[in-house]
Amino acid sequence: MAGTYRKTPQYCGDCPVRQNALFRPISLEHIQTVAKHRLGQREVPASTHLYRQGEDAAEAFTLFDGWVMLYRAVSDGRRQIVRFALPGDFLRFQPDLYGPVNHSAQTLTPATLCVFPRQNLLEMFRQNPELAMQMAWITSRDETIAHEHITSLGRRSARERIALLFLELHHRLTSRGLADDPPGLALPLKQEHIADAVGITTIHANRTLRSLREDALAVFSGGRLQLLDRPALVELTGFHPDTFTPRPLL
Amino acid sequence: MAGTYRKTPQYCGDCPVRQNALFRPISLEHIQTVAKHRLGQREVPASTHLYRQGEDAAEAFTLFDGWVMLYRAVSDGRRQIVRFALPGDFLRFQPDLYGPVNHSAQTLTPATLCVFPRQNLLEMFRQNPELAMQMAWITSRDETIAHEHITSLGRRSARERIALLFLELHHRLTSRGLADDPPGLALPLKQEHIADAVGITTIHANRTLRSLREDALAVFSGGRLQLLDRPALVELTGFHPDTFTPRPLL
DNA sequence: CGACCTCTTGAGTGAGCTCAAAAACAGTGG
DNA sequence: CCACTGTTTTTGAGCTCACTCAAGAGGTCG
Repeated sequence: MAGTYRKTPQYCGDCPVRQNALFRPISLEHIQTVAKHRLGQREVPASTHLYRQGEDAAEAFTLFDGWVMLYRAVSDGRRQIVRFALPGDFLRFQPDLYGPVNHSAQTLTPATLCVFPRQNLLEMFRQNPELAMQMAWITSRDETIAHEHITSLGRRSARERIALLFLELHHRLTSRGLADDPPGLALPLKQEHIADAVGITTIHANRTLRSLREDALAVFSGGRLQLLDRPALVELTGFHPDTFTPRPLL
Repeated sequence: MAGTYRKTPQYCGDCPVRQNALFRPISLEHIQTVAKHRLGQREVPASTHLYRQGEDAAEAFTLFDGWVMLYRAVSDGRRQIVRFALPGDFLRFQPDLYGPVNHSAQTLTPATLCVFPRQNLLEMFRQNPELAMQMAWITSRDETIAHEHITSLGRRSARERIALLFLELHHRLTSRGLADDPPGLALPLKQEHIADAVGITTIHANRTLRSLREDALAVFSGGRLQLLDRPALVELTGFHPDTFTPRPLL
């Protein structure tokens, strides 16, 4: 298990809310609104289900630290990972806040979360409309990423999909200053996760990873990713970071 | 070309904004705010590009009438349809309102749109925070639909994907009261569109449609869809309408 | 009537799947 | 420190779903 998945969050001071992606460009007044409504912080170990598909979950979360995967189960027992949530991401915001969740969320590493009871969430938005705009912005960014995934799954080969996933995660991590120094990048994933994210078999993911390795494009091993030939990967996938670049709405 | 794609929108009175999905559950005050900021209504013929991938589009739209497809082009000339927009949907809301669009939008039928200059959009949200919440709600619903597509593309067979697309469109249309009476349902699509939406070849879409027809599950022909055996289709896909049901956030 | 779509069908190929099993790698308890 | 167990990775062999190439049928429009 190479890689430290659990760096001490450098942005976690007295009020860890402050530096979160949702609330970054926001004034002190907003922070106070938020602080009032959050239920508190919660630490959970790896492999914990935060909620499951179909449940009437009572809470929404901001992820401070750690990785979470959001996935949907298909009837025959297979699953599709729809999103990897990274520190700063928001979980369980959905059209019908009072209805059943349409996906499951499980931690991939130990994680630190900020918990919001759903009622507070609405109250919070009412009191502080700027937050609602921020939420619209975040959700819109997530939708954009989802569209990128749709394109990938619908129109790219296994090799291209994995390459794109690597570039995307690399970009999302580095643009948030979450990448660590040593050669490569810590991704707390099994080959199985990669397979479930890009819609192929674990076995085929293995073969595809080998081919990427043999072509000296990228090496993923022991939870560490090294992009050996970034230009070639970009060329292969047509990756354009703008898609994932968070810019302020305002 | 069977099917009337262009029913007179029964919700279009003096202020067609009123009944739109975005603004449905909203008070008169809000409607006035909106009316002040919209640029006006626009009618465009079928096959019109509203905007293209990469452009710095200056406008966002509410779709009053007609169908629009949102798609992304991949390097080798293939394309992936990421969303079919139906009357009531919102177009071109994205994280970076001032940046380039990450997809293209083309009408499938003649369409009526309400145009918002992007600056007005932000101004509008500031003046009327409830609208920002509505936007968050809409975007979140679109994201949910996107997740369903991801699951479909990643983990389902061609047959299941097409069946699911049919059930989804059927549900989205009927739940908005947009389905017309005669046997079946008017879908202004070519087989090519179905193929580009579910991530297969046009030729394979044709074969799959034939197989659905031969098994008396669904018939799609001449722009008309008939769900012959809905229970079997639901069984096949595990379709659960909740996913697409719009319920108010408030 | 010819030009152009869209739909349809056939034949052969290939990317990705299934089944099966071995090898590498923890973690556990003695 | 080592045997034991369960998980993850790796490799092989054969199959299938979906793709490519090619061509014909049907419909629409100037």
